[in-house]
Amino acid sequence: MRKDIHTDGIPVLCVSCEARHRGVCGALEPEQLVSLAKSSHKQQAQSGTELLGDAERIDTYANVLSGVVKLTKTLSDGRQQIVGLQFAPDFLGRPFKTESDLNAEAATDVSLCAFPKAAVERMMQASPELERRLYRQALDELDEARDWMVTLGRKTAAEKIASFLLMIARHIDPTDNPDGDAAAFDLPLTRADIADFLGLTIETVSRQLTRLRADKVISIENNRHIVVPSLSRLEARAGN
Amino acid sequence: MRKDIHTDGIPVLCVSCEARHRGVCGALEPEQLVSLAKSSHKQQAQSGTELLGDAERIDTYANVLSGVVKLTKTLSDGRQQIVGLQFAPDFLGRPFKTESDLNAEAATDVSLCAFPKAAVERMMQASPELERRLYRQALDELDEARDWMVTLGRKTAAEKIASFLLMIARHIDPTDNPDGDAAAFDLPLTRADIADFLGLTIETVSRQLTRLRADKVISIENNRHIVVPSLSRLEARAGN
DNA sequence: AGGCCGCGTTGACCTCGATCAAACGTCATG
DNA sequence: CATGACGTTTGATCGAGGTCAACGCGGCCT
Repeated sequence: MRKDIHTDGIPVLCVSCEARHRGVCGALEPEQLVSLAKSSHKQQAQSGTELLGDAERIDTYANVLSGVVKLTKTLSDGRQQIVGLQFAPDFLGRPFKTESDLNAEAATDVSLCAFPKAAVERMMQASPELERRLYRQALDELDEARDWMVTLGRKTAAEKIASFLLMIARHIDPTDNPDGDAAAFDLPLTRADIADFLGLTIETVSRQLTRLRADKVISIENNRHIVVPSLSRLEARAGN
Repeated sequence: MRKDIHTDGIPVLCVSCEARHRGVCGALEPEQLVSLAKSSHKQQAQSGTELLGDAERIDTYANVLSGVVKLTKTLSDGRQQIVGLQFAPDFLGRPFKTESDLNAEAATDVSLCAFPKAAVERMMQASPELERRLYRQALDELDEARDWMVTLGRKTAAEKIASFLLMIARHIDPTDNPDGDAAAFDLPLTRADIADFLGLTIETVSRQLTRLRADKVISIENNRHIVVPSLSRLEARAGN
C-alpha cells in the first residue's frame, strides 16, 4: 500500500502521506521533496517515549509513519487528559509557536519522519499548497476536538467507550473488511490511556468493556484485540 | 478604540479586526479591502438567533463585531454541548467544507460583518497573508478546544465554574483594570448556556456560583454582573 | 390588577462513576 | 522456581453531581 521512494539514499518516507491525501509531502514538487527529505531523519520510538522535546521549545515537526501518538495535557496535581491522537499519516507539530503546554508521547511503538521546524516553515513560505494542506489538517483536528468535547461533556461512560471503539475502528482496519459491518483491531491504548482519553478511571473503562463483552457487542482477546461483529450495534450504543 | 472607515458609503467595519491582530481585514491591501467590503453586509442578530443557515450549506463567513456567538452540537436525544465561543473580532466559518454538524447561535445580541463564502475564498487565493491569518486563528481555536477538553474531562464542577469565569474575564473587561487583580463583567451566557458549555446541569452551575459568592470569591448583581475582587483567588480554584 | 412565562435558586433524594481494596495473568528477572 | 512489576479485572463502598420538585423574581401580556 505504501511505496517508499529513496533519494540520495535518504528514504522519503512521507510519500505515505500522499496515499491518504494528507500531510506534507503530497503538496510538494519533486525537487522540493528531495530538499526536505535531506533535512529529515527517520525516527523510531518505543511506546511511552516523549516526543518533540517534552513540550518546551518545539523545534521539530514530524510525520507519523506508523503507530499512534497521544497528545496529553496534565494538571498540576497529576490529573491527565489526552487531547488528541495522531495516526499515520498525520502531521505533528504546532506552526507559529515555539512552545506549548502539550505533551506528545508514543502510545504504541512509533516511527516518525522528523524535520527541523525551520525547514518546514521555509517550505511553507515557498509552497502555498503545503500551507493549504496543513491548514486543512488543523481544521480537521479542530472538528475532531469539538466532536470529543461532546463526548467528554455529555455522554455516559458506556457511550464514551462505544464512541471510542468506533473511532479506533474507523482509523484502523479499513483494509480487509470490504465495507462490511464487522471490524477487528488491536487497541493502540492501554486501559489507563483510554481512561485519560475519555475522562474516566481505568476501573470504569474495564467495567464498561466487560459489559459490552457480556452483551455480545464485542469480544476481547488478550486484553488488546477487539472483534466487533456488528458496527451498527456498537453505533447504537454511542449515543449520537 | 475602534475606528470605522467608510468606502463608497459602505462601512468597512471589520477594521476592528486589525485592532486585535486577528480576523480578515488586517491582512488585506486597501483596494482588496474595498472589494471585500462591497460584497459584505452588516448584520444584527438578537440573542437566540441561529446564524449561518442552521448548520447546513454554509455559504456565509462573518466577522464578529460585537457580542458573543456560541457554537453548539446536539445529540439526537437533545443533550447539547457548546464547543466554542466566538468573541469580537473572531472569524466565523468553516473553510473547505460546505456543511458541518455545528450550529452557530447568537448568545447575546450580536452584530456581524458577513461575507459570501465565495468572496472570502477568492480573496484567500489572492492573499497568502489572509490565509495565514485564518490558519493562525484555526490553530488558536484548536488550542482553546484542547484546553477545554481538559476542563470537561478532568475538572470538578467547582473548578469548571472557576475556569469559565476566568476565561470570560480574560475576554471581556481588559480595558479599565490596568493589570489589577480585580475584574468585573457581565456574563454573556445564561445558566443554561454555561451548563452546556461545561458539561453540567443548570442546578449545579447555580449552586457552584452561590458557593463562590458565599466564599467571597465573587459577588453577583442582577444574576448577570459578576465582580471578582481577586483574580488570583479565583485562579486558585480553577485547578490548573 | 392577575396570570403567565422565562430564568434562577434551593432542597430532597438518588444514581453513576470514583475510590479503595484485593486478586489475577503474564511477563522478565534473580 | 520464586519474585516482583505491570496491566487488568472484580468487588464493596462512597460521594459528587444529576434528577425531580417547589418556589422566587421580574417582565410582559390582556
